[in-house]
Amino acid sequence: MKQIKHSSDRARSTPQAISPGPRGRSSAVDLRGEKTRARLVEAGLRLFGRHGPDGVTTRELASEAGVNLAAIPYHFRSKEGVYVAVAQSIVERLGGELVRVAERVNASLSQSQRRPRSELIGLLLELMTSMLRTICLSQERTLVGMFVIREQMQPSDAFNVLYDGFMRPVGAAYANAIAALRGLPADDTRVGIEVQMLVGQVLMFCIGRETLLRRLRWKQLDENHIREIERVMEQVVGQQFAGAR
Amino acid sequence: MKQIKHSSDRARSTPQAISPGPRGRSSAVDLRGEKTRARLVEAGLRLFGRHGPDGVTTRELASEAGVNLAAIPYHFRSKEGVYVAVAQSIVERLGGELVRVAERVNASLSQSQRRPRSELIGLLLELMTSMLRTICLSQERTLVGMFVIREQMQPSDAFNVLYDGFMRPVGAAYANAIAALRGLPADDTRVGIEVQMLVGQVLMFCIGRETLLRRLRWKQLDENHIREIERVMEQVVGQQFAGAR
DNA sequence: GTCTATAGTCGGATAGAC
DNA sequence: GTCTATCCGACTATAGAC
Repeated sequence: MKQIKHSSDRARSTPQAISPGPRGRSSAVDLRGEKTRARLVEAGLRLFGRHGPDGVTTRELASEAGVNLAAIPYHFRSKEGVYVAVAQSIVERLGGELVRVAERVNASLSQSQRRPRSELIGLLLELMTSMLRTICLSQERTLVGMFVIREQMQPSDAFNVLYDGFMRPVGAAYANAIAALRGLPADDTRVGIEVQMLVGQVLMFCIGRETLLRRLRWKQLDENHIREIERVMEQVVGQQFAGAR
Repeated sequence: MKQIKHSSDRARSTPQAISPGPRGRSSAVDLRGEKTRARLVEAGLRLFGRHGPDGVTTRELASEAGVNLAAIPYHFRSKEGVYVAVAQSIVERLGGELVRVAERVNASLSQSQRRPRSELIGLLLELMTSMLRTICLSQERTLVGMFVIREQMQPSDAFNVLYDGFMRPVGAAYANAIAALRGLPADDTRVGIEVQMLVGQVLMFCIGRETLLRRLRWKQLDENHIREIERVMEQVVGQQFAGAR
């Protein structure tokens, strides 16, 4: 965002959609373009995730993607266009996992019958562990987490894409589960605060990975560590929602 | 980190200390330089906190500080020098608050007498609320939080400054309190994981501020909201460490 | 110590051949 | 759709007068 662009003032800042490319064409020719766009988005996740929008140059991006520099403005209008497209692709990927879990939880809860606390807690834990595994762990996934967290701290155009795409639906699932456990309406302030805290418990393993590794003298997060984290989460959340109220 | 410097290859990347300036001099002349350095560090926190090291140009930094562009390389050798100096200044400020609380907690716990759980929980809550107020709230403090979180995600030279300066001591205080509550050694893996989770619960109010405001339809975080958050934290932590084990 | 002016380099985006 | 060559603004750091 530093280098101020010198032409065609940012009047229409709406970035074009990721899929259809600049113009709708026949399929034979489109294949190359499709591949180029996909490569740019993939490379964009790797680079933007690690270094943020300002930390990546168009040349690096093109080189990492193995495409020509001019392909960036051609397919995405600008570097920021690629950035937003990465956000959309994140929503699509996570829609296949996180949002699916969230919807299942919501569906379970909407059947208006009383459920035992243990089952409600189970749903909550499902949300948390799927979140842990989806956006916090495995080197590649960490990039997604970093992308999302960066957008939380300094929202850009991409924030709305992420928020509507999965923060809102996933947050709603948390809220529904907690509301049921606390006997409060889902839009109660206290419920919202607890959502924030629970999500923070999970995300901290992505944000504070470096600190965690240093503190516990781990080389890296492997599957055994993850299982241990899940075990602790299970106990802690169990206690948190054990008693009354 | 984008614009590659063209002279005097980055051989000695040790940034010079913040305080003494380029050369030790008499006091009469030093005053102006001192002020310039202070202004640069202050402006650095505002800008680096919000936009990260790559999102700030030397021109913006100099302009925000109200000093001349050339003062940056003169006093801090480079833009990154200012960045590290900001980290040192953060440690000093937080040392006056957060680390002080951490030390008090550690002192309380080191007296090897058994303490009632309620008192241990009180110490833990003191850590959490001081952290909440110190690095998460009040517009200016948010900058500190963002600076720290960014360093967690993409550590630079400044990370070690922050880690040794307060992450390690504060984390140790958390660990000691939790260890006492769980009846485990402070370096137990489970304790480390719980530290991570508790810290995440607090930090999420800094990281996810935008999401929280949207979710609860708050305009901004005011003192009443903070007190409500503290109340919920108190209850949740109370439940989490209520029972046996 | 502070300033102006400038050097030297890299940045995003484009033009136009293929 | 992709490529090379190129424009030109903006960057960091420096030189040297004050």
